[in-house]
Amino acid sequence: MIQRPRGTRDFGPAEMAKRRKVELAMREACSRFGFGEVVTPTFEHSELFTLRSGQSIVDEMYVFKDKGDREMALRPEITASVIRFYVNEMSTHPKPLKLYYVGNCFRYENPQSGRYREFFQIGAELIGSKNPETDAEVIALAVNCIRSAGLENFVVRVGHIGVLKSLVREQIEDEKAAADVLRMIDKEDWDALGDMFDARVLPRKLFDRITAIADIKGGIEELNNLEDSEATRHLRELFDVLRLYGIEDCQVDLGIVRGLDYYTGMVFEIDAPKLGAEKQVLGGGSYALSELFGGEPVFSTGFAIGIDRVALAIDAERKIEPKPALDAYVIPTKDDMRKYAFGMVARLRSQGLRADVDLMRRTMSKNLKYASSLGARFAVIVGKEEMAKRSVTLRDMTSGKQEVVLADNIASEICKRMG
RNA sequence: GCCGGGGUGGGGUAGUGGCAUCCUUGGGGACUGUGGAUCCCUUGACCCGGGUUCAAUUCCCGGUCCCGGCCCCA
Repeated sequence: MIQRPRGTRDFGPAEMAKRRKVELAMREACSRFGFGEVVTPTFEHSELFTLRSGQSIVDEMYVFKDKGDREMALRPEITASVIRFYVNEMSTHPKPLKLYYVGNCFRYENPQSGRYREFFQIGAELIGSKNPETDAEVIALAVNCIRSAGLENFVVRVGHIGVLKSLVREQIEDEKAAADVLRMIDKEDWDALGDMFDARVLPRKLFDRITAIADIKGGIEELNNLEDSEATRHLRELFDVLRLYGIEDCQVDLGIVRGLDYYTGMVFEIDAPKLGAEKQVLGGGSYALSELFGGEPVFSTGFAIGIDRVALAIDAERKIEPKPALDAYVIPTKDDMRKYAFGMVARLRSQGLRADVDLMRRTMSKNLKYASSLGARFAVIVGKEEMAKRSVTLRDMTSGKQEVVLADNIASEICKRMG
């Protein structure tokens, strides 16, 4: 037997119904915010991703040579492709450009709960601005996506890497040392950072300031403990706009230093605490990528949501209600009624109802059982007596009540009872 | 990449150094149109590869996959 590759999944009809529901809710949120969908290739020149990200992403990429000996990679994320698309073909569009995408991504990682080698993201990029209101718009959309999907318990943390980045760059001249310091800050590895400061005889005072800033987590008022700077002003304005958008419960967290290489300003994350180890359902921020791909310098803000994790988190909160798969199941009472049954199911389908009919030549009682297992809302029983009256028996599968209705009215009678 | 815990029909299980249990599901049949029932029949499993042994599903080793944790991320 051929096994499914490690870290991949098959999704059955019931699970897909749930996933599509979650995905559709988030698509609609993007649409409400004026974002338009784009689709980019599943694989790209691997250079696109190596330019953007550090070695850590490269190590977990699916890379291969195509038949023309070009080095390709399955996309580990979609932001880079969207920005490439923008630089290639959309750079003269009026700003801001609002784009969203949905797609599968691939990373060769060790699978565990909420982590897969093929996973699904929905994300958005707002290209052409770095104003506080831009960042607020993107965060508002992110929160709207998560809420619309039906997730209730989540934590939004917003930071600004400008605070720590400029401080470190200012105080430490050696670029590589500065990068190392930032990396350790990102990992919150204070011991290693302290050791490094000792080894390089860097000022202890700077170390204390760094840890103090990275420790700032809480409401917007936390910023009052910092001296005024471009970054703090940006965050204050951003939070003001968020409040006007009705989003009040965001936390400030200056310890977020995600994706140091290209994130330039605001960064944010959303966690679903119920998820445990893999609780981060979203990551995003503002960045300047287009230059890397040969375009004019343009600021963008974006995010990516892990659809799998959102679905898992909603499931952990409560069951996602899949809608019944069928509106009506047509049962002939006897073999000579089958032709009548096919006509009936065709009529139902043409009226837009989800209808099915017995194809297994089952008996009446087994058909009722089967209809029940399908989750059919109604059984339509067609027999000799009904046919004589140009009618059918309509059985409500939840209540068990049934009545005889005219065949011509069957679809409308069903719709009437479905509410 | 590292560290735990696991793999018995499609799903859920019992058990064992020699015959693998039960439930459920699937398929068929009986019951003259409502018995979403009941009864009968039937398909179907010890993750893979080595080793120990007269004999391995069971014990040992390796792999693989699943579950969870670290790292990182979605």
